[in-house]
Amino acid sequence: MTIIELPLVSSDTAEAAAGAAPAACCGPLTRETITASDADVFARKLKALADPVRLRLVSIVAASEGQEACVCDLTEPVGLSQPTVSHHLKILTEAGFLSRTKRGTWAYFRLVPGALEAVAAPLVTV
Amino acid sequence: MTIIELPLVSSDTAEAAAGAAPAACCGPLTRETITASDADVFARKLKALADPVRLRLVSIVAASEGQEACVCDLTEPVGLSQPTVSHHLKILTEAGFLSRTKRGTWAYFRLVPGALEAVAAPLVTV
DNA sequence: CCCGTATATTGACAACTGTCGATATAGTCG
DNA sequence: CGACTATATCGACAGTTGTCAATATACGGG
Repeated sequence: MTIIELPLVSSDTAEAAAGAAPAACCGPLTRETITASDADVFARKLKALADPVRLRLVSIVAASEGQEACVCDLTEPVGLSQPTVSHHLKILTEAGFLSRTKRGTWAYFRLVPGALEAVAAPLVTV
Repeated sequence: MTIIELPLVSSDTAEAAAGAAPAACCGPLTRETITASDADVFARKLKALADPVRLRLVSIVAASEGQEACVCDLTEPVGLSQPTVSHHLKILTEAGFLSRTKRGTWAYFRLVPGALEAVAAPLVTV
């Protein structure tokens, strides 16, 4: 069963890099029992989001001019050091919630369209 | 603004105990920037859910006969010790996702209606 | 009233996480 | 090239988390 899980992770990373719309990791939690490997994948995504600083970063990025923000725009609002903000942004990016584009010296982060909805999907009963 | 937060937490705990339908902790993440205190409340709920074992427990409980299960039903499926399962169930209950009813020696857990939907709500753009 | 069973709590321990300061990397402009 | 700026990485450290074995609590049946 563990064989299925790894493809899931890699394809997910690939689509995040390509900027394609992410799909839900699994069916609704309450319809059928989730498999151990799907639970692992889903928990990893939720964990990336389950931090007050990262929630604020996502929210600030989404509400920014042109839906994008650079690190320098984000350190001050959350009141943390630049390395710490970079660290959180990396976690969000690797989990597929943000995408990173470098223009000049600046790294611009934007919300990956549909990423939040995809993680919300298994929680609602259709 | 921090004044609003504490009432939110306490009312949430109260409604979980009473079994009333939980409300979303905050507006959609991407519509307006979340406040630091709302982010804290929301992160706490997500953190309770962001564990593979707890996701499986929620899923198994929801799919059980009569939508309820006791600890003894749950240790075997997840393959963990009884204290560990009890510990996870406590976290899920305190976060308002499960409710606990004791009948005789057994403790029955059921999904709190609307709790998962409430945590999903801020993630989807309306 | 004592025994067995179901659950909760405690204490311990390894693993993980969030944070920072220091440093490395990379791009821009003189 | 050399200085400056923005970002990433590293190393360290405190705090949190998931797990178990041992123990406590609580309930039902003889």
